[in-house]
Formats: sequence, C-alpha cells, structure tokens
Amino acid sequence: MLQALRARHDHPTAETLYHALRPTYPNISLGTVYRNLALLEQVGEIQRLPGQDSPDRYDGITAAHDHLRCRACGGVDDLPDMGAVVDLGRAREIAARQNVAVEGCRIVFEGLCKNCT
Amino acid sequence: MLQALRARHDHPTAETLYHALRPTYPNISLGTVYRNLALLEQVGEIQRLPGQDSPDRYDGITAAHDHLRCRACGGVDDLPDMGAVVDLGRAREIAARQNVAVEGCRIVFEGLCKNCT
DNA sequence: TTCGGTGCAAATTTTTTGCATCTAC
DNA sequence: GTAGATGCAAAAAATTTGCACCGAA
Repeated sequence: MLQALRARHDHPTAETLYHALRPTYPNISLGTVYRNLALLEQVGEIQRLPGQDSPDRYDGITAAHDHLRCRACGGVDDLPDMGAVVDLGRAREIAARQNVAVEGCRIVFEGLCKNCT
Repeated sequence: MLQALRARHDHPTAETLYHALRPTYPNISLGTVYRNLALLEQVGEIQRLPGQDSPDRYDGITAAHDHLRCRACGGVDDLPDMGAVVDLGRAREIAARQNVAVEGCRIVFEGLCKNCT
C-alpha cells in the first residue's frame, strides 16, 4: 500500500487511492485504506494534507518539499526545490521572542498548476 | 458577526464561535454560523484554515500573517512579524521554472504554543 | 407584499469504529 | 489455536442544504 501511494506523484484522497487499489486488491475496503493511511501517517511514512473544501490528501514523499494547491482544479502538486524560500532558522528565532517553539513548517502555495495555467 | 470573530485573537472553530455567539444572539443556529462564515470567506473578509484532525478554524484577521499549530493542545495561534522568513518573489521565480503560477502562500508552523512550552 | 436572511432539522460528506471472520504462523 | 489485519456496515463528526417563516423595506 505504501508502494501504491509512492508510485503516484499526485496526492490522492483516501477514496481515490481506494479506487486505484481495487483492481489489484478487489476486496479491499475503504475502511482499511483509512486505517492503513492513519497508521502510515503515525509512523511518519506519509504525510496527511488537510483539504481545503475537499477530502484530505495523502503524500507518500517523506523528503521535505512544499505544495501548490491549484485554485482552478483543486488539485495539489509537489513543488520541490523551494528550500531557499523559507528561512526556518530565522523563523525559530523570531518565534522564540514570542515564547513559541517552532519545530517545523508546512507551506502550501496557492496559484495555478501546470495544466491550468 | 464579523465583529464577534475579529474581537477574538484565537481562531475558533465554527462550533466554538457558535457557542460564543449564543449569549448575545440566543436563537442563532449553527447552520447560520456556517452560512455566514462561508459568505465572509468568499468576500475575503475572513480566512478559513483547514484543521488537522480537528474542525476547520476561522481567522478574522485579513492582514498577512502566519500561524502556529500547537502539537500539544491542537490550537492555532497567530505568528505575526514572520514576513522576513519567506521570500515570495523568489518562490514565484522558482515555481515559474516549472510552469506553475504562484499567487500566494499559506504557512503553518508546527510546534508548541506559549501555554504548552 | 416582497425579499433576504434565519432557525430548525434532515441530508451529505468524510472519517472512524465495532465486530465477526480469515490468514499466517 | 492465537494474534493481527481485514471486510463490511453502522456510527460519529463536520458541514451543507431545504424549507417554512419572520421582520425590514
């Protein structure tokens, strides 16, 4: 199942993944998909992206990377190589002044994806 | 209602806001709260933050600012003054190389809030 | 009297859970 | 057998919608 998710480069919803899995595992149930996704998320193997006006999406790529939510089609794409854009060290510093501990950050860019431009 | 939301500095869920509104508008219904929040969001007066493992939260502050989701209490705090941390211009540049148009971005830091540190 | 907004309840949508079963050891 | 994972269906949680009604213009 982890393989099935990693094989894709989009960020399927649980239901999408479920349908993608059906041909290979004809009897798999949606409940199981959710269960396993939740499990993999806890173990840190995958990431769960809360959806804006759409079901949550799952991301099988563990390496740090950011996302683009397309305002036209609603899909979520990867945006690798954006590392230089955010200075996390500086973020920690600034946050510390407010007695807040920053451990990580999640960035979702908004705009138009390749297909919708 | 917009006032009611702006009066708070936290980022209430629809239900929280509903309960906060009850004393003043004893007969207001949850449906109406959702309806008006959706409306205000469309008009751009407020922002809706998809919740990670919790109901969506609403933010009455229109000025650009980032958020911290506390991994201990699950709450969402404002993190103003983080402007220097992200270079949006650069983000646009990098994204453009991939034929993607970046219009804005939403950053959610993760860590521990004031109270939970 | 008309119209937009509202309360209320029912419906939808998304996700989780209980429970009987089934498989691999 | 036993333990853990699964299918299925029902439940729960969050949000949206339909509809009748009410108050301001």
